[in-house]
Amino acid sequence: MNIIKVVKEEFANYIAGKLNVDPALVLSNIEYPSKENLGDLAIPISSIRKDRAQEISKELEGYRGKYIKITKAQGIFLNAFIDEKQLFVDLFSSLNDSYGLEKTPKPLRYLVEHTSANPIHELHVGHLRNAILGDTIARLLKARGHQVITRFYVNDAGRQVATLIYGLEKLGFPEPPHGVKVDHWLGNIYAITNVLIEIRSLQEEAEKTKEDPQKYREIISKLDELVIISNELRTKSEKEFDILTDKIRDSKEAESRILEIIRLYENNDKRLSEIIRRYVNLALEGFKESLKKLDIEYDGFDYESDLLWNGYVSEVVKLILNSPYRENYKGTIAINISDNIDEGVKEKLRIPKGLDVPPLVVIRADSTTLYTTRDIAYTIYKFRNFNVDYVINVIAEEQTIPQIQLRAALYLLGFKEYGINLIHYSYAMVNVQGIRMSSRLGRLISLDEIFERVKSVAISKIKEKGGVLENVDEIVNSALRYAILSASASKQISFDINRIVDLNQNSGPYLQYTYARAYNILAKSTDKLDVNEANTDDMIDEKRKLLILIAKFPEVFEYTSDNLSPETLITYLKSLADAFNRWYDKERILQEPDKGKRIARLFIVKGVERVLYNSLNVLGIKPITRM
RNA sequence: GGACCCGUAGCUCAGCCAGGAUAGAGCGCCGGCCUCCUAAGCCGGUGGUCGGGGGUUCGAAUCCCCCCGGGUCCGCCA
Repeated sequence: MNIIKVVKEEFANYIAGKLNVDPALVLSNIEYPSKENLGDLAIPISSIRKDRAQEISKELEGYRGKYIKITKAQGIFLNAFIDEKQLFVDLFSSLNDSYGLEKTPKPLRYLVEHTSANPIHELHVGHLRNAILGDTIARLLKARGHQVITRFYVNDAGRQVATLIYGLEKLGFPEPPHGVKVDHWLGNIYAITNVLIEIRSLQEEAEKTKEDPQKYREIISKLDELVIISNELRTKSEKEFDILTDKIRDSKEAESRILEIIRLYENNDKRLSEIIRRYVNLALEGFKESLKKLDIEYDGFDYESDLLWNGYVSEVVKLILNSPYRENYKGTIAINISDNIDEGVKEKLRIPKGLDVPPLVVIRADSTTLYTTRDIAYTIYKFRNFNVDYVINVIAEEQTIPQIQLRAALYLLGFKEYGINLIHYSYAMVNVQGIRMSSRLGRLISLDEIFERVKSVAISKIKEKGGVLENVDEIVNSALRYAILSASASKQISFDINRIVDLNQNSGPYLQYTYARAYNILAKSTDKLDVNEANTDDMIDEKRKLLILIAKFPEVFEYTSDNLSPETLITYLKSLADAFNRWYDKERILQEPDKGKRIARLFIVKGVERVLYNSLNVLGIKPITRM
């Protein structure tokens, strides 16, 4: 039950009746006062009546109803004070285990695709943000009563995997060594292969430009940089590095073999496909292991290569070739978007008015397809195969234009609904202080490394406090999730490990700690919680504040999940935990001698415990009872 | 050149979409609190021309316009 909504409605109906206006208009203007002593609900009367706002506000003073004990005027505002006794009784007599997780009146089917890292190297901090956001919005939608499917798209048909396979081929397709995580091992081989090919290509170029001293110098300085990087890489995998240095001698040879690998794999060459799948799956196993620590799992993995093999892509190609919107563009086949969608369609597809959408090249001059072509096929597959209403792609903001082109292409190819119902959940970059990350060069901060660093700090903190070590992974998980989720997705965040490691009052562990406090009070209590036995006479100060905060939770949850804005829930939980901890320090609960008062206090604890339990779960954070 | 995101306290961020009361938190810094339900806590202090300028409004951090700064994109890469 969303009780605060009922209270607001009472307030709105009173005002609407008095002023003879639409109650819905009044309701939409109700807000919470900026200062507690002003009241619990407020409405600026001037938002309804421009003239005489102050006088009218004065005239509306003195109302008393079921949930509102008094209304008071304050300038143009009319403030309402909630009857805490009535609120207490009605809130806690209906409080159940799933309190606050209001089900949507309109359940829909969603597919959330997230993370989708290339299976060529370990996950890094950018993937961390993607995975946490994706997992959380899936949890939010599920908790809201929608059907949700999560997928991970495996980009195995592109150049990057082929480069990795090229390197592995030169190494004789080795078995992964013991003692090193397989995705890290593959990441090294990929980086070495890449860097060596680049070095060879630069060396060849240098030979040719010897007569042009300026160009020559430029190339040499680039080469120097790569040599430094390659030395770093050698320290990580000496044996592989030396073999590859010996075997990769010619960039042309590498280039043509990589293209051949791509072609063979696209055509499902039996021998090569088996090999590639085996290594790709090894990388995925590494991903799963990393993400398992964050309690992130997928309903399934979709391979780009499958879309090529099972004809989905060629079907799309056929559609494009027959489309009236196709055009020849610099020797390629493209979809002309800007000439074929008007303002109305742009709005439907959420394309900025002033943006001139570039043509989408779908077939290269050499008649091979591009990533986006396969993405069109994949999107159709997602909608059709899983029979969903909406597809949410959690993808970095750099991909905004390709995502727009994708929606427009679907629309123009006759999949209007798919184009409209494809949502790009965009997030900004993660900067890591002092380090420029490059997966191509093997320079990145891995998710595993971050996890372990936070973990070692958490362990020393637990030891210092004399706490229990059993929940340390859950504590690390909450620290990471909180750090990512407390900032809006659209904001660039600078990832500072030292701040995440500081498990202070603005952190996931703080919320877990508060939960543990509340839980243990309830666990130690022997009282039977009966609303009729609660004495609400001292429902004042922090207790009253907590009561109202608990009552607001359903509204906060609805907003958070309908707007997919986890930061709203985080901000609310922080203020709930703050209020609880202030109260906890000031007043005893279990030691309160008056049974009625004690029971009333226990109800407040119960409310806080439930709200924290349910919201932490929705955020993917484990509510733990001991720290 | 164009499009999008961001700019709020020394640092990291809420608040902006749906305008409303003296702009909030955490960290940092200074000073206190454990014979008492978990001190990852509590109490007090410190700190802001809400990037700048104009406009709309009774009222602007919030809406509109211009400008400045940071980031991203505008590939026959993925």
